[in-house]
Amino acid sequence: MTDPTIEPPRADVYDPTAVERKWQARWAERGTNHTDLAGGERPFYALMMFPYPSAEGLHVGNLFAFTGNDIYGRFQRLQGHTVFEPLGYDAFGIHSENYALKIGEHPAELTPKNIANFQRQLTRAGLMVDWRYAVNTSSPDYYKWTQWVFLQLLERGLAYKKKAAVNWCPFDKTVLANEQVEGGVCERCGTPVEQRFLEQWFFRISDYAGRLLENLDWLDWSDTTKTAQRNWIGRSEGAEVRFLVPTQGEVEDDEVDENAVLMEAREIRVFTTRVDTIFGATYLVLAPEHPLVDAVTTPAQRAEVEAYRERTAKQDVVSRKVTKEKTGVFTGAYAQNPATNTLIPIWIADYVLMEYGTGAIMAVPGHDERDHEFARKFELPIVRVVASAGEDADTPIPDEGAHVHDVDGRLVNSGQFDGLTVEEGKRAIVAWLAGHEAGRAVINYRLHDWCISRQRYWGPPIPVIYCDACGMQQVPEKDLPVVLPFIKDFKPDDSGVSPLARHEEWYVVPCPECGKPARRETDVSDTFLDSAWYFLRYPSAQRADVPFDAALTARWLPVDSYIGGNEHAVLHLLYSRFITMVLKDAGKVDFEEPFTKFRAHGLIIREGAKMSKSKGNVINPDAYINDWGADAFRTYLMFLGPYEQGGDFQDKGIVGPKRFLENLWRSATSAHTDGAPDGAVMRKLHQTIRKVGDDVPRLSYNTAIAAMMEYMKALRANDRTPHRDEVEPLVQLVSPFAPHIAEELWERLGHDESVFDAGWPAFDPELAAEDTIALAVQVNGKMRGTVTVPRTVDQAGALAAATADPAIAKFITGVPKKVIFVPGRLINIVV
RNA sequence: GCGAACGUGGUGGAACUGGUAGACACGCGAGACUUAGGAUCUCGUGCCGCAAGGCGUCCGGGUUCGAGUCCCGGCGUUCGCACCA
Repeated sequence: MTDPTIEPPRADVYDPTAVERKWQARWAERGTNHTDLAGGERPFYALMMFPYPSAEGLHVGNLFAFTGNDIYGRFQRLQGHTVFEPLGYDAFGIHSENYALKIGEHPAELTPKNIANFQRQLTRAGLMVDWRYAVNTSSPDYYKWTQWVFLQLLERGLAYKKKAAVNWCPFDKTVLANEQVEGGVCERCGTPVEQRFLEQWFFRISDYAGRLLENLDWLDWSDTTKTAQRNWIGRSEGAEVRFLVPTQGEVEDDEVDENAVLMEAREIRVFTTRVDTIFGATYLVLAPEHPLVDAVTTPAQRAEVEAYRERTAKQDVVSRKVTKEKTGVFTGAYAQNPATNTLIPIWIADYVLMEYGTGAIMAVPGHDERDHEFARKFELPIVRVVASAGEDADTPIPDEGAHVHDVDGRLVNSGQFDGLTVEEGKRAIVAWLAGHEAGRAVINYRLHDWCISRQRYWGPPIPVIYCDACGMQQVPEKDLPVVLPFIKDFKPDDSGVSPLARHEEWYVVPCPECGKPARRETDVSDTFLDSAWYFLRYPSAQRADVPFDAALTARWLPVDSYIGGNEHAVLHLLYSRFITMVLKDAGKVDFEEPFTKFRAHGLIIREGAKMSKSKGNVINPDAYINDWGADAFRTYLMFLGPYEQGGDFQDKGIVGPKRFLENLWRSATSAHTDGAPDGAVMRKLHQTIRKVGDDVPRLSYNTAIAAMMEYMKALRANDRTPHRDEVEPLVQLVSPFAPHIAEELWERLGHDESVFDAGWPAFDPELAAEDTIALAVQVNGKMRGTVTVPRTVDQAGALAAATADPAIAKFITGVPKKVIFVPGRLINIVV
């Protein structure tokens, strides 16, 4: 021990504080948790989602997540892998900035303090983290490369700028990604979100939708997470259909000539998944923001259309919700239905969204609830084109609820396609439309491009310069990082631009091309970009010259195991996959999926209720570690429920695991070496080794702990003093869960090396096998008792044993009709 | 509305591909030891019943020698998404 202030632990009582201090110091001194990244055998990258270092300190949820990963990582190490278990801080972003604003501190000053506090708490938790490779996304060493990632996308045409209707939070005074809007309100502050039109940077993630979806088929991820991603990507098969629009003047308002020859017509493209219903398309609807609205609107309708557009443009997202009655206005224009050749009116309505499909739909009020509601309100024609059993072409469409679920029906009123099923109709009509270039089969995705710019301060400046003479220039790589300046007035305002735009001394720079004064981009990038590549940085965190070293990356990536919360099931995980794919395409890495295996852990609630500051029921890990020790706390967190489901933190529950560790201490410190270990106990030991070894890789930590507790009972039954050979392997089994006490006891048992370098105890199937078993006996499927028989008993032997037992025999009336025998499990006698 | 997960003692939860329901733990009860303890240890603890036994995994059907597990129909809880054409 190098630190004389640390009292050595006493032998007679288990003193977690002393034990944990001693081993945390010794691990640091010996480099026990250091990973040999260049040379270690069988590399295993055990990644956990890094935390945002809040001022409140570590949350139990963080510890639950990290402990689960730590156990997995330590177990892999015990299996002979060189395990890399890094951790860092997601320190940029709105969370940090908002909190700094709230308490009137500067994020650049607050963040290091928060990180120091996290570091202290995480060290106490006994994680096997190699802190030499910690990253901090708000450090220029890191965000230099975040900016580099941005440039990779820009160079490949995957980053672009456009003026877009964006979600604007009037409270946070910033643009939000669609994903940060929950039910029309800002996910941070709950303020209803408004629409604004701003120039924004986007990443073309939608170009990757197909690949992002397809790879899910082979990734070893939690099913819930995969499903969430699939839904988010939202693939739908359908058709794009062209509707021709006579140019103005060809068709006057009140004299629709259904036989008008359409020359030089404009066209409106619509997306539909139900092209089979095209004969029932009685009008078109454009999103109010649709670029063709101006072009098609007739002079007579212009004022009304303009008014409607203005109204919806100002509207926040909330009032464009389902519950609202349909609204819309007629443009005065008509389009030709390519199936019927009739002219149908073109409307605009806010129930059609510009972001999806083509921003325009063909409305089929006979077979779509929304179109039906709209058509009834505005008295547009409703035509039946699908008839289900008991209906025919003339059956009227009921007033309430159009037939959306008519997929079992057959086409009617559809010309030569009458009689086809819906599926046949889709295929035939697409082919027919394609034949005269009026349509084609397409696949559409819900996934929108990723808006990555933020009009905020606490993030990496987007590395772009605007020059009046040369246009937009990217910051040359040699000039990275574009350092975020320290400014006092970092508060966002209502201007729609970043606080950095108030600092001319920062944003005016020479143009990298011509050298004349030019202007920096003043927006910063989304926090999700910081976290979309951090796993690539960890192994190379000590390299200042490259974002990630080729050899280290080849050796350590993709990540072998990633554990994190399901709240990041879509955003973070999807963005990370996307960035990795882009880097693959750019030739920077040789894999396109960053996380081979992902498991989502559950959430911890407390005494049946969600933890929240307002309820005052938030668990303070420091207090628990002080009172019970990190080992007991870790073990309890893993014991209170299935790891992938989470569980209920009951305040008194920790005493169980604590007693278990105390008993472990007593058993190990009192173990003797006289004679041979007990046969029955050794049998139980080997069963326990097998069970724990099976459970840990499945993250079934709660049952692994239960098995060890059971073994502890056997070990201490009737106040016996255990033999050393009975206890020593248990110390190894416990070590991933309670690493400090395991090290201490391992040392006391006479070992010099760390228990984590001692390997995993061997499991011997011979030793684990029982000679006799309790065979279940059923009569007519009802449990009537058990009989003790040899493990290898056959049906005849089992039947004999069962009938010999009077308590069972009395239920066997007459000759058995049938006997079902499951070797080693049960016998069922049917009479 | 759509999608996903789930429903087991007083509580958290066990139960591998249908095969001894309630492991393990908390709590509770009784006892031991203590000046005392909300400490520690031992035993008990699904429900009804003195017992034999019966009943039990949200409810109702079904398949099976056998169902917590599989199928059908309800009810309920939680979490996502939400006018996505």
